[in-house]
Amino acid sequence: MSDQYSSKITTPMPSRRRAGPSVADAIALRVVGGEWPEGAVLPTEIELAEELGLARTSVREALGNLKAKGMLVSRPKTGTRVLPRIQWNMLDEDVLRWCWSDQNRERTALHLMQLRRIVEPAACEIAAASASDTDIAVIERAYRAMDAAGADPVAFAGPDLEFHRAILSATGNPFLISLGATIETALRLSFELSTRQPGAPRKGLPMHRDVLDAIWARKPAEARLAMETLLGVTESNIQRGLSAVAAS
Amino acid sequence: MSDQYSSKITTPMPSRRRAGPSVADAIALRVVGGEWPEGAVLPTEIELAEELGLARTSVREALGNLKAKGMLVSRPKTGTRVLPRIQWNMLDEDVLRWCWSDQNRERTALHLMQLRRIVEPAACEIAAASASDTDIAVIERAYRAMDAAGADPVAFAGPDLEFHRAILSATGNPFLISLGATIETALRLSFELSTRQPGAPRKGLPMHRDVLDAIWARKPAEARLAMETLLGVTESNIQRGLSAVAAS
DNA sequence: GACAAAGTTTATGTCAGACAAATAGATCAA
DNA sequence: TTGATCTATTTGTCTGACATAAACTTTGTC
Repeated sequence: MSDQYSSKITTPMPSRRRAGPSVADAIALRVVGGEWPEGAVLPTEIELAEELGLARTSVREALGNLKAKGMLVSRPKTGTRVLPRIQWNMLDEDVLRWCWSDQNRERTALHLMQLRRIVEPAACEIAAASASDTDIAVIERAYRAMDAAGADPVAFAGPDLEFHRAILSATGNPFLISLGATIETALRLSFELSTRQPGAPRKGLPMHRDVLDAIWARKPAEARLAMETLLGVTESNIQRGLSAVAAS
Repeated sequence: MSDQYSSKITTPMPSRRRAGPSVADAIALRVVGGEWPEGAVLPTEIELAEELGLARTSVREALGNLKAKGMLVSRPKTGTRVLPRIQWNMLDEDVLRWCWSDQNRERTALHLMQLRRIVEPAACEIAAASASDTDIAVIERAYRAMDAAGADPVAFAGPDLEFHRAILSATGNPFLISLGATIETALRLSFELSTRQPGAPRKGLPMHRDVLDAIWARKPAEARLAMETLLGVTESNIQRGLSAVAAS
C-alpha cells in the first residue's frame, strides 16, 4: 500500500504557465501600437530577426502565435499582413492583454462590462439551477476569502476574481468557463479602474453575499437579479474610476 | 482619374485563410481523441517528428499553436503535457472544431445552444438600440438571401449563418463580434443536426423576419423577444435532430 | 500598341544538425 | 534520513540551406 504516500507525489503541473515576456509580446505590442496598421505588411522575418537580435526561427514562432490568434496572416512572397481587428480573437487572454494598452481603454472597459452584464447574470441563473455542492463550495470559499480580506483592496481583488470565475465554472458549460477566463483577465486589467474609490470593494460585499445565498437556496431568478444588481454597482464604480482618470 | 478602375484593383487579401489540413490538426485530433489524456505527456518532439515524417521545426510550430490555444504546456526535461480541458480556449474556432469530433457531441451542441440563448437575444437588444443603418443593411441582405434560397437547405445555411453573425457584429462590441465567429463555426458544425428536418429552415424564415423588423423599428425589447422565440424553435429542431441521430 | 507567356525575384515554408539552458531523477556524502 | 552534487534528457535557440509559391518583369506574338 503506497497510497499513504500519494500526497507526497509532487504534482509536476506547470509551475508557471508562461515562460516570460516572450517575443510574441514584443511584436504584438508593436502591432496594436499601430506601427503596422490593419492591412499593412510587416517587415520580412529576416529583417525582424535582425532587428530583435534573434534567429529567424524564434521570430517565426512568435508570428505563428499571432497567426493562431487571428491577428496576422502570411503568404509566400507577399509577406505577413495584419488582419482587420474585427478578425482578431478578442476573447483570447493574450490578445485582450495586448489590446488593453490601446488608444482608449475606456471604450474597451465599457464593452467588457456589457459582456459581463450579458453573461454573468445568466450564468448565475444556471448555476443556481444546476451547480453541484462542490461547485457552490468553491464560490463560498471565494466569498469567505473576500470577507477575510477586509478593507485591503489588493487582498480583496484575488478572491473577488475567483468568486466570479467560480460562478461561471459552476455552470458546467465549457464555453462559459472559457469566457470566465477571458473575463477574469479583463477584470485583472481593469482592476485599477474599479478600485480607485477606496472602500468601494468592501461596500460590494453584501451584494456578493446575496448572490451566494441565492445560489445556495437554489433560486435561479433571485440569483440572476442579485448578480444584475451587483454588476450595476460595479459598472458605476468603473465609470467613476474612468472619469477620475480623465480628470487627473 | 483612375477611380473608375478602382474595382479592378485585386484586393490582395488572403485568398484562403488557412493553408490546409495542417500538422496542428493531426496532433490536436489525437489529443482530443484521448490518445494522450489530460495531464499525460506527449512523445518528445523528435519522436513526433519521426513518426509524422516531418522536421522537428514543423512539429514545434504545431505544438506552439496548441500551446497558444491553452491545450498544451511544455517545460524542458519534463516534456509537453496536455492541460486539463477546463483550461482549453473553447471559444477558439480551431479548438471548437477539434473538440467537435469528441465523445458525445450531443452535450456540446446543448452547451452551445445555451450560450446562444444567452448571447444572441442580448445582442439583438443592443443592435436594435444602437446599430447603424449600414449594419442593419447587412442583416437585411442576409435575410433576403435566406428568402431567395427557398427550400434548399444547403443554400439556406450560408445566409442563415451570416444573419446571426451580422447581428452580433451590429452591436459594435468586439467581444460579442469574436463570439459571433465562434458561434458561426459551431453552427456550421452542428448544421447537420438542425436540418435533419426537411423544410425546417424554411419554417423559421418568418421568425427571422420578426427579428429583422424589430431591429429596423428600433425596438430593443421586441428584438430580444423575437430572437428568443427563434432560438427556442431552433433548439427544439436540434433536439429532434439529436434524437433522430440516436435512433439511427 | 495590347496582350499573353515565360522567366526572375523574393518572401514564406520546410528541412537538417548543432548547441544552450533547464531540470527531474540518480548518485553520492554527511 | 537528508542534503548536495552529478547526469541524462528534453525543450529552447541558433545557424544555414533548400523548396515552394506568387508578385513583378521581361519577352514574344498578334
